[in-house]
Amino acid sequence: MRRRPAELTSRKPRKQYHHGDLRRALVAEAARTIQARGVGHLTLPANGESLGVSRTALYRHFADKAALLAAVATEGFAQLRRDLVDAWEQHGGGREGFDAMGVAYVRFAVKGPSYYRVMFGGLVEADRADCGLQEQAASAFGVLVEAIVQQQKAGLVREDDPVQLARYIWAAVHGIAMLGIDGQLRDAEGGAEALIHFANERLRLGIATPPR
Amino acid sequence: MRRRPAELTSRKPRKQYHHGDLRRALVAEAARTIQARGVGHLTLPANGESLGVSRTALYRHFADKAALLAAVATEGFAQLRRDLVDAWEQHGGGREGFDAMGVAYVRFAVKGPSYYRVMFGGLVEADRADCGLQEQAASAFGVLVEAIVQQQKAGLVREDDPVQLARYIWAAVHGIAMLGIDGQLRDAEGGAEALIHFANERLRLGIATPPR
DNA sequence: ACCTGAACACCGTTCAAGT
DNA sequence: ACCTGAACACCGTTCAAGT
Repeated sequence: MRRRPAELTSRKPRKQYHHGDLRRALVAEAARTIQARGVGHLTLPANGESLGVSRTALYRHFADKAALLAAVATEGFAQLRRDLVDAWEQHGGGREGFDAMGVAYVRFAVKGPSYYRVMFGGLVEADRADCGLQEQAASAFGVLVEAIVQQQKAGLVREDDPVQLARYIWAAVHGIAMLGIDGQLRDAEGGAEALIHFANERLRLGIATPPR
Repeated sequence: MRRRPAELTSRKPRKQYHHGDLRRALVAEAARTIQARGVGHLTLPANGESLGVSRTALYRHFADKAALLAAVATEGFAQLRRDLVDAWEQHGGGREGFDAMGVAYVRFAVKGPSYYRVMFGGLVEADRADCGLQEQAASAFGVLVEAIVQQQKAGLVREDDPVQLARYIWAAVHGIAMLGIDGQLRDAEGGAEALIHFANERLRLGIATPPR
């Protein structure tokens, strides 16, 4: 078990109940802790108390701790989606936009490793119907599919099932992100960032329209 | 490596403490539990008691629970390495051998999702020096690099840094395995198995020697 | 409806003691 | 040297009770 030094969070204790949207506050606070100190440090007592609320208040809004994590993961997919769309649009789509999406994806993961792991680490069962986890994940994936379709229309990507192509690209980029987070790329110069650039070139060649 | 000299002594004390190699037995039992019921069900009391040993006996051999998991992960990498070598050799290397390695990799992960997650799930800090975790992981990765080098010699793969090429392939296959485990491929017909076959084709095109 | 506070079962870990 | 058994701090969860 970990030793905790002392009381390092000294927030103002509230006398009243938490008036507004406690559910949202709980998710935000949990996400903050996960980003800052890792999911291993997320504890229900601490999470509640830093909002001036008892540790059991959470059960009014979530079935259990896994449900809270699922909500955090859902928020993560929404944020990831935004990052991907931004990258795509700011680079004007096409080949450059697609490459930028890959880079943005890896950066999202590396920026908050533990947060990313909550989204993919098996802490949350994927078949959770509540809180729209699957919908948000599907929506983020949809950005990828759409980018593929547009590139197909522009003659940049071969005519093949765009969904399967998107899954393939997703897996590759996800793998780079995961290996980077795991420290498995510590011997690689430039780490995950360098590898995604290398990969973008190789991936492009694999999905480009064949020369005729 | 298998049999210990203690076996040779005629007087073996029964009814004593646990017989020979408790350390190995603890790792094997933990691996079994993880495979069967998931790492979330691995508990020190249960793990010890199913070997007829107290829950604290473990601390004579491991610093903490994370160290036990690291040992399980190390064992996992050794097994994965074996699977990869088998696939490569049984298909006679080359393009078919390489594709078979990818399939074997994904199958290894899908066969024991929780086991695979112990190897990559962030439960074990990657910079653990003990128990040869890094060495085994590097050894498994080395199989991939070697396969790339051989294909380069055979003119099948472009002349490029084989280690970076191997990282790229590793990431892609790892990503497919991870997405499969996460249930993110549940809408994909054929799941991870189908995706790795699809990916093998695309990956090959990306790393093949360019037409001149 | 929303939250508290005590209580429960359990877990990882420590440590003095046993053989 | 190797292991036990009691003990400790902590956590997730339940539930009767409060407002």
